[in-house]
Amino acid sequence: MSKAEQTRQHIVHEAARLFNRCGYAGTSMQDLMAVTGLKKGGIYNHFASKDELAIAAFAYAVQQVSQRQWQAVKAARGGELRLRAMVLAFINNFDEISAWGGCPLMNMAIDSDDTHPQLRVQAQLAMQTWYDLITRITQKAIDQGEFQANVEAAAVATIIISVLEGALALARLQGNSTPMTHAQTHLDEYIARLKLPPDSS
Amino acid sequence: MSKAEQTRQHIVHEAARLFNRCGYAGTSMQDLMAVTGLKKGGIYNHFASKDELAIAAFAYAVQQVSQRQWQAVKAARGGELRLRAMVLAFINNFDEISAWGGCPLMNMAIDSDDTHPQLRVQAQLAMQTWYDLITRITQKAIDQGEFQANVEAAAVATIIISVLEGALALARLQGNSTPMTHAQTHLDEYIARLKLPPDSS
Amino acid sequence: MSKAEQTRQHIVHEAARLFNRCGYAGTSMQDLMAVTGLKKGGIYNHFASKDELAIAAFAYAVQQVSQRQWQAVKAARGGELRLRAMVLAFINNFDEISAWGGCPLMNMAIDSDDTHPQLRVQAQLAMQTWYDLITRITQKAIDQGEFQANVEAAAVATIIISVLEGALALARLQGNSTPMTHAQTHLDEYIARLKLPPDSS
Amino acid sequence: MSKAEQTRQHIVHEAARLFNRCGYAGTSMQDLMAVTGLKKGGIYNHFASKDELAIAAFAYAVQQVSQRQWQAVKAARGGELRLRAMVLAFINNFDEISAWGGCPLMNMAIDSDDTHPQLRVQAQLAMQTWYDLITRITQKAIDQGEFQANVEAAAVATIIISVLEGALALARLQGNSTPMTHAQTHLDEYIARLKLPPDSS
DNA sequence: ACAACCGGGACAACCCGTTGCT
DNA sequence: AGCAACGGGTTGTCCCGGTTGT
Repeated sequence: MSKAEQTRQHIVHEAARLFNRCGYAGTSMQDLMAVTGLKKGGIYNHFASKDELAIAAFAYAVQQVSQRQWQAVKAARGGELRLRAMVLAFINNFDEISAWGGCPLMNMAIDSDDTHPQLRVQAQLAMQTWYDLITRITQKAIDQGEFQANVEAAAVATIIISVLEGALALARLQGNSTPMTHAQTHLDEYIARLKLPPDSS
Repeated sequence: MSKAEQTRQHIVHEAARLFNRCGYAGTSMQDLMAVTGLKKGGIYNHFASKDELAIAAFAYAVQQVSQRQWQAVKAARGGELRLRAMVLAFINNFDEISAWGGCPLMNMAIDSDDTHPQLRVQAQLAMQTWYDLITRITQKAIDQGEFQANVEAAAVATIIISVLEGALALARLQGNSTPMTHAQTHLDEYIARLKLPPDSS
Repeated sequence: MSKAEQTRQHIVHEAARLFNRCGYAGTSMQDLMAVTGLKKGGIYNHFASKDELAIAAFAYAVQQVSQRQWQAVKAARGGELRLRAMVLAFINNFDEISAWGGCPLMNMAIDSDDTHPQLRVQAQLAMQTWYDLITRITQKAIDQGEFQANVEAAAVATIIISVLEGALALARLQGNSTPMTHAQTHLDEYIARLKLPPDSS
Repeated sequence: MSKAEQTRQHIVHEAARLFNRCGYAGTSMQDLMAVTGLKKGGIYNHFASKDELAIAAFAYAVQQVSQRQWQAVKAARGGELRLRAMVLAFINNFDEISAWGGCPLMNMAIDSDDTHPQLRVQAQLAMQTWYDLITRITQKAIDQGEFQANVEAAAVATIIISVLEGALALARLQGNSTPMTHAQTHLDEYIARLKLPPDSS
């Protein structure tokens, strides 16, 4: 990796953390200079504008936080195990995500107003990717008879993502991780119940 | 209400929408002048600083969006009905909350970095209030034997809030309201299940 | 005149001198701050951008330098006397125009590249106004039989303006005013000759 | 010519056009990189600074545009023919000079403020050279009895240069070449009249 | 040895939230 | 009470040298 690549990567890494923490408008080039240790010229040599840097940084952040979940999913087999592995990966990632300043997808979804449509579109695409992953896993499990036939894959995706992201936000706001525990318990039961006949109660 | 009060209320109302949409750093005094139709002096006449206005605006926003839920809760009796009324109020509020630019609590929880601790504390308190409301309702239902004894009130609060807020964020990011429907279905089942013995399956 | 008007006028006056001397690109807002004695905010309160200020300043400069010529023309009667009065006014203005840093029209005509079309158009219009003035005077003198019938009004305008502006540039570049004297002598003879039959030689 | 010489010449050629068009302050190294197709290092390899390049470019530009006039003068004999040849060469050069962005002498005379005295001195010298050329031709014609004895050589130089440069500026500002035609007609008559007794009228 | 290039730091235009004079 | 002025803040560009890979 050339030195230029290294520098660029370094900038992206630090910028991603800062943007995720403070938002686009809340992060100034001066702040970025401070965390990267570079002067303005040094940064603008690699990125034509703050926007361009933000876009690269967000892509990097998404990739960083989603990496572990994909790996966990890949390592597991079967619908229930895969979904539970994904949930577990998210929960276990709490400390690291928290250190990052929260989930980049959620932060961007909330932070991005209509001023920077490209960032919003990026967030939508990334979220859709996650959504589709859950949907595919669920649908496959339904098709293979592991989950009940009347399970709605899209609803499963919504619930899992909502609970995880909502609990993460709660935990970070309150400053303790108990919401994550509640989320895990709830989702484990929820996923387990996908395998049962609906009228079992 | 005096004319000064009216003006102040007008500023707070418009500022709340703008802050909620664009975040603190993303909202400038110029923008606030534009939406309020007042000159700079007119605003600074009522608020000593941007911070002070932001604090008042956030308090107003929280009160606005939580009002309906409290009313719905008050109008209902019993744990299940109260919780379901609260969920329903949130879901039915989707269009209005969406027009506001999302839930102020969530937005502030995500947006507020450590630069403005007062706003963060406000968000924590407001969230705690909501949390406590659910906890109290749930605990009362447990004590009265409506909910099972082993239900954990804190977990119920976490799940309901997480699902609602998570689904709201999802719905707003994707631009359609289906996640809200999934959330409602899920929470209705969840709340119903609080009344049953855990091992009923 | 309100204080705001006074300040604005003061800025325009000083800016006009500076822009005329150093050109648009060669004049920085810092320089403008220095000559006006105002800070950045003070200037930007009256002009939205450097461009806007440049436009106002150029209009002011044109008006300033053309004022005397119009007055001289108005005070005279007849084609020859009017044209000679105009020439004389320009020549007598040498010291002042020189102190201004040259004729704003000529400076703008040379300085303005395609980057700022509005300024160029302004210069074109101002030059056309001058051109038309000479043309009208000449044509009237032709119609009234003072000038020969075969005099071409447009050519007269071209020659007078060219000689005056060319000589001014020469005088300023060389640092002495003899070109102005030569120009006056030449134009006086030229104008006198407009009254004679062409084949008098 | 070595490759280094070729590169240097290429830079000077393109830089001359750009400087002439946009002025010193209005031309950035980035622009120069764009028109030369070289990187910054490539340019700084041949010129120590922007100033040095500007000086070389201006000298080149002057030489380019004055070349044809010298050739025209050399090819002619006698005061009248030489001066008319010079005028004609300038007029015929209109399209090319216009493509260059105007006469470098005039542009520099107007553009150069006191910030870059060296460029100003260059322009003064180049103009003096032209001036002296006309003066010498005229004086020789006077001494040889071709022109009248009371013709003032310096005045002739002033008038010819003024009319040509003034008309060129007018033509470029207005965007049509009629001023050039008027200038030619006028100067032809003017030069012809240098041969006649002054009171011939 | 040499040319590309990355980084520096000052400066560009412009806007910020705020104060104080009128 | 409203508006002009402030001055430090914003992003982005300037011209230029020190470093580095070839």
